[in-house]
Amino acid sequence: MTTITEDHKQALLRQHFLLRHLRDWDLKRLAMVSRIERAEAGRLIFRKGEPGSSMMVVIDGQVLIFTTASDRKEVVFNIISRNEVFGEIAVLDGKERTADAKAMRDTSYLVLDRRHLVPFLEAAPKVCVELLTVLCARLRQSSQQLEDSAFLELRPRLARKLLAFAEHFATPDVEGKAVIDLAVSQGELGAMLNASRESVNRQLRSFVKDGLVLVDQGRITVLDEMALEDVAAEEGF
Amino acid sequence: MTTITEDHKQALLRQHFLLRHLRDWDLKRLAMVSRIERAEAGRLIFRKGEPGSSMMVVIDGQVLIFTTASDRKEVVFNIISRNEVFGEIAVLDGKERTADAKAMRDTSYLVLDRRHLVPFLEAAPKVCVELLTVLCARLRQSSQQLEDSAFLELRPRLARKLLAFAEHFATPDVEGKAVIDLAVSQGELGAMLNASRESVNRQLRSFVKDGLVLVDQGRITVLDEMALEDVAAEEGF
DNA sequence: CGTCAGCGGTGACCTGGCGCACAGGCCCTG
DNA sequence: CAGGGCCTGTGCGCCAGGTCACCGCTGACG
Repeated sequence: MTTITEDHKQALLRQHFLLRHLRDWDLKRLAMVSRIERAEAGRLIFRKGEPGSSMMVVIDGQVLIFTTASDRKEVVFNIISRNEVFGEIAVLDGKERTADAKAMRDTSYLVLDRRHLVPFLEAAPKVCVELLTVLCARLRQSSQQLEDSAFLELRPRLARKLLAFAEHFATPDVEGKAVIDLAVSQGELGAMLNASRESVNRQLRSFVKDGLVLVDQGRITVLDEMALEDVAAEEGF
Repeated sequence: MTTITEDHKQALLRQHFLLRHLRDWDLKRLAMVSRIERAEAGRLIFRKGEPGSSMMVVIDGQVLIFTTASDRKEVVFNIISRNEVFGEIAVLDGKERTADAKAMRDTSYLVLDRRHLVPFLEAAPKVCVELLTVLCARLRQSSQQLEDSAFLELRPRLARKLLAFAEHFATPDVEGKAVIDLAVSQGELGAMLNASRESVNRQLRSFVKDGLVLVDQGRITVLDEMALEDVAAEEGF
């Protein structure tokens, strides 16, 4: 490791929300025990069931958190992008990874090892509290996912997901419409919604037909946000 | 508050796993700002959407964590029993409650307020780390739930749930069979499995017919654990 | 430049389990 | 002891969405 990357790491750590309460000295110490890794698009970063002794912070790129049953069906739990954390569960309780992680595009991330992290947490309660809120957010999200798939039909589920994407991954185009800047295949969309590729395709096409969205080379643009929100509010009473 | 309940509270706190690392002085301080409450069977303890400024530890009884859509369908997230914690999400991130909580039987629990808890956590990193592992366990559980409902048919899902209950709530009977000591209606079972009351009933009857379990006045007894495990391993490939 | 893999698009068919309806049992309460 | 509430048990029709089969496009690679 050259001094340059050391400084780089320290700068990265400093600007990260998790660590905003740390003093310089701690940052330096943390920077020394962390390392930067890279994964090209499509590479598996870890698999479900592995020991999992480290936690990652995405510096650049996107990581898909998912799992697969019998090589046929898959479930997507999350998409992690810049500045967000993944792999935190296994690292905190010292057990197996709960899911697979795969780079969706070329991605670089910071790696923190459990053996360094845990003692550090006990010494830095503010960071610990910060981590608690990250986990809370995850819990909120996953119970929302559970609710949605229990209460809603595919149509509103898809609408919600698209709106969420528009919120999170939007690049406004010339006319201010939200282009979702995300390389997700319809199959992956299905996995996020607990639905088959085909069903997603059909719903998506129906949205296109009604002018709610526009699909062009896999890029989805939200045309009529209001109408999409109406669909999202539909209920399977 | 009498001195007797103060002592009682302190004793309760002392024996709790979350707090095993605390010194007497801290325990005393925590005991002073906590209170004991009771809820008779069926009472709502809090509702989804409320502010949620406290966290609870069950002293005795059982609490159902669930949510309801449009008064028809409901989803059950969890059953909390003695020594376990609930309401921790809202308290930690200061937002709304994510679900409803209802006493399944007469229940008493300790209440810790956010305004006391948070400063305390920052001062007691060991407790904080302990809480992290609680949240991790929750996350593991909910992603397991997500997976199950995505990958499995109702049959194995029910089988798994019964086995989990047998694990967690068993009272062995005269012949060593696991009687599940839990007042859960088939409707609630359905809500846990994301299925209708009727479907659960039919599956359950089919298990009874095959001699896997025994149902008597709502009490379920696992007769053939091995066979049930086989069913639980079935897959919807 | 063939061929092969991965994605999108669609039609035809099948089915798990939902929703509804109704019946019977148990318990509480007036 | 009649009536209402909540539960279990069961038959039946229906449909959202899963599965299968196939086609066409595009882009990578030998």
